[in-house]
Amino acid sequence: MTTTNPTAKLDPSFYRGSVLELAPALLGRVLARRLDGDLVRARIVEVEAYHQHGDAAAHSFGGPTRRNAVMFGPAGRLYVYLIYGMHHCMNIVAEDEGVGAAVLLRALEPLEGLGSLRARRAVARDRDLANGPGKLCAALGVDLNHNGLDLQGDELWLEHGDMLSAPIVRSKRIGITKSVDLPWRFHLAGHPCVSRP
DNA sequence: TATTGGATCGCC
DNA sequence: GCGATCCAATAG
Repeated sequence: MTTTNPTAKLDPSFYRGSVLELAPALLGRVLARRLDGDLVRARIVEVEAYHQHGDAAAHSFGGPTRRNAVMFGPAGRLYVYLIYGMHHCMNIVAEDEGVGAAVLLRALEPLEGLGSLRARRAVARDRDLANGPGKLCAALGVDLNHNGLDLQGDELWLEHGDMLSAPIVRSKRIGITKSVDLPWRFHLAGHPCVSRP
């Protein structure tokens, strides 16, 4: 039997497939981040898929613009945007170049380097450090400067992670007003760090 | 050039 | 339940 090193960086080919396959495949993976000279690790526990075609809620729905340009670029990069004038959201770009598809990271379970996360967000419980799309960007110090960042670099990357034990739940996406019925949200069943049950 | 409203969060 | 606070997208 073969095993994969849990800290192995995910290969560029991992990101190139269908966004609806990539989204659930991201659950259980570990996001790693160099922050203040420390190594931060957090497990991905909740995501949502967005796609140019048939999904009016996607920023890429109307075709390329200045803001969404990264969504149409190569897979395996970060698409970061400002929402409600004050919060950031981060996405993993998927599919072929020229196609606007990405996976929104909605919640993480902090694993290592919690001091750097706590320094950016004052919360009573560690499970609340990154249990929302704006919260996780704040905790990780991710903002518009990281838009377009290549995940093969050494600032922020994804690792293979351990084998999943919890089942994956599929449901409707949160906080949108268009294409509200598409079941494109995925999260780890019963996980305490999910933004909403 | 002006107006509108959003893939949110935290406090009231 | 509601306001904060910016800017991309869309309309004029």
